[in-house]
Amino acid sequence: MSMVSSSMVQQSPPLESDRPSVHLTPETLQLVADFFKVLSESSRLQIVCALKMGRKNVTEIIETTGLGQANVSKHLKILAQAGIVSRQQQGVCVYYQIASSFVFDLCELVCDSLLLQIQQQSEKMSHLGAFRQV
Amino acid sequence: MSMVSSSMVQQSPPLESDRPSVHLTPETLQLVADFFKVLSESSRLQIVCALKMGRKNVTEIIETTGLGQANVSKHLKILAQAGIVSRQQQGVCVYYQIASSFVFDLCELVCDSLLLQIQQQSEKMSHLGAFRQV
DNA sequence: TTGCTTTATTACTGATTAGTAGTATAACAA
DNA sequence: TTGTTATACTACTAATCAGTAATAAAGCAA
Repeated sequence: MSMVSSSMVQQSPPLESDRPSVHLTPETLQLVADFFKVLSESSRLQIVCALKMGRKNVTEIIETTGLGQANVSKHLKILAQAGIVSRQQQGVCVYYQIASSFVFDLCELVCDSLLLQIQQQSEKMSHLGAFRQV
Repeated sequence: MSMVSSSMVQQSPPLESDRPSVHLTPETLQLVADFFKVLSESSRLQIVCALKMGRKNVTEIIETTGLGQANVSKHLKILAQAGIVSRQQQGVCVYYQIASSFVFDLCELVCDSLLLQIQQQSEKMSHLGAFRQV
């Protein structure tokens, strides 16, 4: 991806996708957008992270995240509807767990991308700093 | 709602993540959430798709997507700030292109996941249908 | 110059949603 | 039974945001 020192030239190749160009209708894109929207709230990501080491009941999730009870309940419903977490009732407690580690793949990809951006940013900065040497 | 099946077993394995457990602060998660939020609007995904085959200027994007001019301009600004598209001015025209095909990786992952969910759903359905076979 | 085209910005409206207080429900204990 | 705990739901508020009309600015042509 776009060579560290991309600063100057950026005369990047067309970057046409080599992927098959299935035309995605706005309706299909809406489904994808809706999924991304579920992951676009830090509170929900907090809950996902809280479940990373294994299943937890709602009270444990509340304690781990520090979020309010009604709030956690609402977010869990949204996460469950999106198929990101699954629900198991045991007596009076309800346990939730990550349905598929796929969600961590997504988050790691985004983290890597953000990290790369920050690195490239700081490189540009240090290049700027070079002018000040002496 | 309440889950057609899953009722029975679903005694899935603990599904603890085998990944290193770096503790992510809410601030870090907010950065990830913000990135997902950029992709959580179908209009912006439409623009991303419009750029899949190569760079386009704003007018071309407007024609391809059918979105309003001010709207496209605003979305492009958001996409550029997130580092998803890059901007090149040429005379009076401004060309945008996908900065990294990484965004397509993300979308494909989500599409695969959604497809899998639909398949599993229809499998459950067909199992239900089996009861009706005389 | 005037006029046209392209893009960006501003101000506004309507819709969505996160968080919360209060309430409801269900399981369990005494 | 009563009381307690765990979870879900409802109604509300405040904030965010997509879309749009109007305007601005900049490049270019005549």
